[in-house]
Formats: sequence, structure tokens, C-alpha cells
Amino acid sequence: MPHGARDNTENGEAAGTRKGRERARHILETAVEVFLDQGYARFTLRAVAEAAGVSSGNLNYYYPRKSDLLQAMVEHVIDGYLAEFERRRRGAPDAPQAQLERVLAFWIDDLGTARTTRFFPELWALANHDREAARLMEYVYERARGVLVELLREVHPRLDRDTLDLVTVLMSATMEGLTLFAGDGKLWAHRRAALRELVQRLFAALPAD
Amino acid sequence: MPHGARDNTENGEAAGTRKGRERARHILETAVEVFLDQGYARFTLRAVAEAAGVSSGNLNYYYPRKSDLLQAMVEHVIDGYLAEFERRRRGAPDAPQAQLERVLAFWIDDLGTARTTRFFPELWALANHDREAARLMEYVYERARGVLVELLREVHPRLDRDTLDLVTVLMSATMEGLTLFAGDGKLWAHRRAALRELVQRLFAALPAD
Amino acid sequence: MPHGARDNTENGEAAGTRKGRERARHILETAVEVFLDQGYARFTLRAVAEAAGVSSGNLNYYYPRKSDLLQAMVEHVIDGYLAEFERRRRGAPDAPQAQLERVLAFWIDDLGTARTTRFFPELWALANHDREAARLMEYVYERARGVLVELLREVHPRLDRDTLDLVTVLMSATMEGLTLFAGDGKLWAHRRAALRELVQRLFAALPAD
Amino acid sequence: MPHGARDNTENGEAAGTRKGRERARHILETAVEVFLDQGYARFTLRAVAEAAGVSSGNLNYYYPRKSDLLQAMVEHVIDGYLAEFERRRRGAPDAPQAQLERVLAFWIDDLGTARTTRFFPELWALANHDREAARLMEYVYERARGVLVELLREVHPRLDRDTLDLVTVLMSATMEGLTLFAGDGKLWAHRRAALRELVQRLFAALPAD
DNA sequence: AATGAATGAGCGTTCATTCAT
DNA sequence: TATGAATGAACGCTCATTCAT
Repeated sequence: MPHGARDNTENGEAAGTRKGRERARHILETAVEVFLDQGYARFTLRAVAEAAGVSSGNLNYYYPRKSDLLQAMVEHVIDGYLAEFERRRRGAPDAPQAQLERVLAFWIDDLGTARTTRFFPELWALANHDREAARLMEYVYERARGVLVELLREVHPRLDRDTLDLVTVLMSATMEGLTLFAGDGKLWAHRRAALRELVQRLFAALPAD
Repeated sequence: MPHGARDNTENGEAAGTRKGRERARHILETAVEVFLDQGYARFTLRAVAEAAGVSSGNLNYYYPRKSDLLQAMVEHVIDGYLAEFERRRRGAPDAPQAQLERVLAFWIDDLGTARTTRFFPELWALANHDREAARLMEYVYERARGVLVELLREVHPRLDRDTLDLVTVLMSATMEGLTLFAGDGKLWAHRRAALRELVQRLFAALPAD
Repeated sequence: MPHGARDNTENGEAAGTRKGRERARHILETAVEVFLDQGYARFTLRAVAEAAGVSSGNLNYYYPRKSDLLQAMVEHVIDGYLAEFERRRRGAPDAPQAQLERVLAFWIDDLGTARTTRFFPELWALANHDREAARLMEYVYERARGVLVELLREVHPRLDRDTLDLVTVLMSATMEGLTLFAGDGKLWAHRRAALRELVQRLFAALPAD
Repeated sequence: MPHGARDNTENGEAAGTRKGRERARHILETAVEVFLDQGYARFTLRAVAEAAGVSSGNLNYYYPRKSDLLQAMVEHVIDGYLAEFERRRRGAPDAPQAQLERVLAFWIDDLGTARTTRFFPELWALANHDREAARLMEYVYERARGVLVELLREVHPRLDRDTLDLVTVLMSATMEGLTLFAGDGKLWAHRRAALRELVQRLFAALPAD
């Protein structure tokens, strides 16, 4: 995570024993579900505690403030997301062009899941008023974009760094924007496959310039 | 607008006199500010009333339910946005290609404003849990996309309707996605101009296919 | 009414012109309806004003305080009730025994109406915490009981005043109590006729003692 | 009780520990006092909390809804009442006639207490607009009447069920009606003893018919 | 007389947080 | 570690009342 100080806080600030670590993780995963099911407005500690089968006092023991839980939860989701991202890329060490297409395909498919469709817009809104959320958001997109830059450079070795940056920013923007139009339950969700093809063509054509 | 019954409710359900109408409008504009500054989570009636210099009872007189205020506010912003959109397009009745570029340029410039950068992500998040917000969101994007479809058809008369739809969905997605990357205060805000050029090239190249 | 100061306040404290008097009366009658339909808890000035087709400001002009309206309304209902009571008694100037039976019959029939079933219990509850309501309640029952005393004395000329009082108090209590058991919508409403016969027998038997 | 599910909810829906149970009960008893003193219209949670020396949040912990508190309170009072009723009846297992007289005597004495005088009229008014209160009211009177039916049957073994019902309904009505005339602070409170004798004679005479 | 506008207190309820055990 | 109990601030909303016109 941003400052490398994350790995030991994700599981709750107090979590010495193994049992404690497991419970903290259980709470985290329950929290994600509640967040996705109910949205931020109904994301209450009571609701999380109840869903996790834990007393509210105990939840508080692991995550002293609501913001602690929120941050741990966002990091948890983002980590899973980035890990999957990397995994897809390395799925088969074939031609960079194929790798790039595979990553883009994963991205666009993933944005069709209820989880991603609901989670990320909440994060974006959060980022507007919460510096920590904003930092996390920058972090995840820069990490994801890093993968794109790397692959794109292999596909088009002559591209300068600046163009590489701009093109990958544009790719990311298009992907994230598609969440709103072709995400789960959205108006154009049924054309997600066609949009995926179009996107591939679009970005295949561009940097040849 | 969705139900066609909007024009006389935007200014509050009460509001018979001129003074009343003005106050309702004042509340609406204050509400936008609060919504932008604090986000939906802290968008409370008390906060709006205080910011507007109005008693909470009086706010309630104009907008009996919080949802009334929220809806009126969203419609107010969206209307302004769409009106501006149309105005830009008709700015000069020149070649369709130039009109299309002008609309896209407006869009990408507008997304750099604090207002747009903050407002729309809140709307997207809201739409995840509020059917009315979802409807409003679909409405504004379909209206905006309608303009793109019209212009694009003039530029490329041979394009079939399906392709027209997909391309304009993609354009919209890219624009909105850019809000997250090149919006006000975002990481790539300083390259907004360059991204604008890139976008124009990107979509100029595509449908020629 | 109790202090003879009632006749000019019933129509609202301000009510100089004829039109004004009519409007005050209209409000009063509407208020009764609202009170009966909605119960005391939802008996709000807004509701009365709306039902009467009058602005809340105007309602306030006629009845400056809610308690003014409430009191005028209670007096209005009570007056109607007592007038009807007297009318029934004098219906036919026949034997006192028949008159007494007729009055009791009216009473027990009236308690089966929705109006009486709902109005009086509200008054009783009100009387527990409102001196004015308590006074009004004593007034109406003493006036009604006066009629009973008079008739009963004619039927049983030898009865002393004390017995007369006790018996008529008991009669009144039985009638009013029946509201709870055989009033409109109550469990024994369907046996109201049989209960009426039983009551007649009950009180016919008693004072012969 | 109505649904048979009452015995463990009367003390509040939370209340796991002994201290909790005691506090829930303390709140209940305070609630009765407030209800008696102020009437339903001023029976607010804040008033109860303050009178009980408890934070409003804590009151809410035990009784999540106002209706929960109201229902628990009504049941609490009614239960005490019915228990006392039964106890009086069984006081001495003598002749049924004496038992009946004792029950009636208790009833008429009890209606002279401030508690009963004020509580029941509120319940009656409540029952006009609250189905739950109406059900509770029917329940308590049917239970009480059941005792009368049983005793009266022993006194007059030849009476058919229908007559038994009508006579006991009339007895109940007279008793409850007396609350309004001879209850605590009422006009004829000082003649309660005389009225008691009269009632006894009245109903002793009746069914012999 | 009559209206629409405006106020402010109070309502039931929710909730993050704290605390004693 | 874990619980149930407890707090207090804030929320959306209702309402009697007042006021300028």
C-alpha cells in the first residue's frame, strides 16, 4: 500500500492471536458484503456486527472507529482486485499484444460484476471528501495503469513515456467509465461483449499514430 | 424530463409568490453547494438550512421531504448541464465534424470544473441505492448521447444505428471516466488538454473502419 | 354553558360579519369530522384547515389557539347532543314512564353511532388532564341527568332526592359504560337491542324497592 | 395473553442481564406514571426517559419503538389488574353469591383509585385509533367478564348462556361507566359506597326474573 | 378577513462510541 | 477478548404559532 504500512493494519488494529486475526478478517469480509448490499448510507456498524454474528462492542475492539473499518475494507477489496489483475496478465506469457488484450478483457468483464459496479462508484464519491480514500484510489489506479504501461511499451517500443502515460490514462478512464454504462444492471449491460470488442479495436488503432 | 411534470416542481412544491419562488431557488442552489462540499453522507437538511440562512421549518415548507430537495437539486443541475450542452452544439451551425468536436471539447473541459468533478460521482454512487437517482442518471446520459448520435450520423452517414449507439456509449464512458483521472484536483488534471486532443483523435479514427 | 359565557364564543372569537360567522361554523363542523375520523392524535390544525378548504393562517384568525378550537368543538357537539336529548323527551307528552323509556332508548341507540362512540371516550381522556374539558364533561352529564331526575320523580313520586340522584348516576354510568361494549364496532354491538331491553328492565325493577 | 408470546417481552426486547431486566422494569413503571400524569398526548419518550433518569438512547435500547413501550406498559397494568381480580375472587372459597359480591366490590373500589380512574379512559381513547390497544382492551374485559360469568352461573344455575353474557356485559359496562362518575376526583366520588350498595342490589334483583 | 411564508421547539429514531464487567 | 448496557448528538420531520402583506 502507499506507505508500506498497510499489511499489519488490515486485520484490525488489535489482532494478536490467530483467533483474533481470523475474526478481524471475518468482520472485514462481512463488511464488504454489507457495503455492497446496502450501500454506504446503510453501512452501519450495527449492521456489520449483526451480519458478522459479533457484538457491537467486539467489533469496536477490532476497529475502534468506523473509519478504521472502512479503510481496512477498501484496502482489502483493492488488494484482491490488483492481485487478480496481475494474475490475469501473467496467465500465459505469450505475446504482449495478447497479454494486453487479456488484461483489458478481464477489466471489462469484471466491471460487469455487481461487486465492482457497486463498490467503485462508492469509492469515487468517498474520494471527493476523504483524503485517505482519495489516496487509496490514486494508488489502485496507478498500480493498474503501471501494468498497462508495461505491456503497451512492449507492444509499441517506440512510444515515448508521455504518450504511454496519456494512452493508458485514457484506457483506464474508458474502462471505469464503462462501469456506469455497461456495469451490472446498467442500460447497456447486454452489449458489454460488443463494447469489449470495440474497445480493443479502438486502442489497437490509436497508438500506431 | 422523466415524467414531464417537472417544470413546475423544481422550485419547491409550495412557492406561490415571487419571494417564495426566489427563496426556493436560493435553497436549491445552496443545496448544490452543500452537496458538492460535503457529499451525500453529510448532505443534511440542517446543513442546507443553515447554509441558506433559513430555518429548518422553512426549508421543509418548500421541500416537504428530503427526497424532494434531492430530486429538485439533481434535476436543477442536470438541466443546466444539458442546456449548456445543446448551446455548445448549436454555437455555430458549421460542419457536423466541427460541432462534434466542439461538444466533446465542452464535455472534457466541463469535467475539469470542481462542480462537475464532485457532483457526478456522488450521483453515480446515489444511483446505486436510489431508484430515482438511477432514473435521472439514465435520463441525462441518454439525452446527452442523443446529441452525439445525431452529430455522428451526420459525420458518418453510412453507420448503422447499432454502431452509432455503441460508439456513442463508448464516447460517453470515456468522458465520464476521465472525470476520475483528469477532473478537478485529480492526478492528471494538468494533462487535460493533451487528453482532449487524444480523445478527439481516438474517436475520429474509429468509426471510419 | 357553564357560565353563560359560551353562546358568543362558539363561533370563533373573531366573527363579526355574517360571512365570518358562517366560516367559523364551517370550520367547527369540519373540525368535528377530522376529530372523529383521525382521533385526537392526528387532530392537527393543518388537517382541519385543509379539510375545511381554508388557509392555516385564516383558521388561526378564527381560533387563535388550538385549545380554542378544541373547546368550541366540544361545546358544539355537546350542545347538539343535549338539544336532541330534550327533543326526544318532549317528543310526545305522554306518561312519564314512557318518556323515561324513550330517553333511555335514544341514549342507548345514540351510543351505537360512530360519532358518539369515538367522541366521548376522547372527551373522557381529555378530562383527565384538562380542567376545561373536565368542566364541560360534568356539565353535559349533569344536564342530562337532570332530565332523568325529573322524569324519574314523576314515575316514583315517593323517592327522596338522594335516591333519585344515586339511581340516575347509575343509569348514566351504565349508558356511558355501554359505549365501550356495545358502541359502534365494539364486541357486543350486535346485541345492542337486547341490552337495551335488559337495561329498561333493570331500572324499571330497581327503585320500586 | 393475546399471542401467548408476552411473558418474555414485557421487560423490554433487550435485557439479558439482571441489571438490564431491572432497568427495563423500572422504565415500564415510570412510563405508567407519565402516562397517568400526562395522558397519551404528552406521553413522549423524552418525558419517560427523563422521569426514569435514563438517557433516551438507553430507553430505545430496551424499547426500540414507542409502540413497544406502550404495549408493554398496557400489558403490565392489565396483568396486575387481572391478577388482583382473580385473587379477590378466590379470597375465600365461600358461597358463589358472596364471591360475586366481593369481586364487584373490588371492582368498584378499584375504580376509585387514581391509577384506574386515569388509566382506563386513556386506554379507551387509544383503542379508538390503535388496533393493538383495541385488542388489549377486548382481552382484558373478556377475561374479567369470564370470571363474572362463572360466578353468576353458580349463583343462578338455570340461566342460559346468552342471558349470562348479556347480564355480565351490563355489569362490566356499569362498573366502567362508574369510573367516569365516581372515579377518583369525580363529582360523585363521595357516594361511591352508596353506589356500590345500589349496584349490588340492582344486579341481585335482575336475573331472578 | 385572508393568504403564504416563516419560525423554533419538539418529536421518534438512529448510531458511533464508551464503559463496566 | 467479548459482551450488554449506556450515552448523547444528530437526523428527518411535524406542528402550533406568528407575521408581513
